[in-house]
Amino acid sequence: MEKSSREILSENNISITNPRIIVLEQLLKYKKPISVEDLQDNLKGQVATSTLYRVLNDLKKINVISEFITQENTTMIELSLYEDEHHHHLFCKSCGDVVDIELSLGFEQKLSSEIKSIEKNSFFIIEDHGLELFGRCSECRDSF
Amino acid sequence: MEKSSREILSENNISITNPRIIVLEQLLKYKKPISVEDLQDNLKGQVATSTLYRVLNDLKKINVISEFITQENTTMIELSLYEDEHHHHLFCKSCGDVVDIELSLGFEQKLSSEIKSIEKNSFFIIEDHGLELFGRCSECRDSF
DNA sequence: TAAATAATGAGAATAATTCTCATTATTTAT
DNA sequence: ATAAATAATGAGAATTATTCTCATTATTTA
Repeated sequence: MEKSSREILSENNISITNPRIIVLEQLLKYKKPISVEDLQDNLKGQVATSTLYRVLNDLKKINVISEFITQENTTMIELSLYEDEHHHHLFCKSCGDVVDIELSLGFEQKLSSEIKSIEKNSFFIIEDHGLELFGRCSECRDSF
Repeated sequence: MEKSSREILSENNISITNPRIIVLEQLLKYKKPISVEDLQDNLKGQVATSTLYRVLNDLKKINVISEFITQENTTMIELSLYEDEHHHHLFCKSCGDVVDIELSLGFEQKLSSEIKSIEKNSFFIIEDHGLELFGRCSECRDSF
């Protein structure tokens, strides 16, 4: 059963306001990474631009959403509520669509050991990782 | 033996100008991904800002450099002369340093087959990929 | 070497995001 | 439930990175 946007806010001890509810509901409904521009369009003037950015920053701080930037320099927002941290994305080079992907368990294990060996060679401590795939979605692949 | 910046430009049939040479030399010397800001600082007023951006776009068009954007929204430039396409980066979350990494051959093979299975499930055609690792570099890891 | 073409520099324009501050909503304490 | 204290909002100004414009200068072509 889905958590309500009010619950999400109160669990995180930040005050429950209209703009925050509206933005969260939209993201819960959309279920996919969305650009700030599209998000704003979908909200159709319900939330001022400055407030939208502030709300996004608030939600980022409490780890309810995460942000990433595409190769076309578009900032994308996505909920990160139940996701342990699968930061893997598939980008369509034609239409800009972005999809979350899961990697197989077996492959994630291979990745972990690869990361361990990179840690040794680079003297970095590695805390997080993400795989990015670029291609053409089913809609766009034929018009090429 | 290193290609000269003049050779690089003439091979690609674009005219050989001072700003282009200066920017290329700097990138050849730097050998690592560099932010536009740092690049500009290093050039110390030798190239006008508008020209720098134009030159970078020119070099991108002829595939001599490539661009990517960090999580902090910094545009990074890197030479892509001899690299077949190893788009793998290691980011330091503290100081923002970025390093290129190579993956082992064995792992790249595992990755290829993982990608094939993602292609089937997603109905995308996948043309390119990149692994991003986030952590703390040897300088920053201790001050934590 | 002259004519044609292309690139440059300075600063104006644009776009995304953050900041400011007076007003309004939410929370806290009674 | 209410008043006082605190926090968030909206409108628009400020900021930053990047692109655009256009007159001048350099490079290439013939």
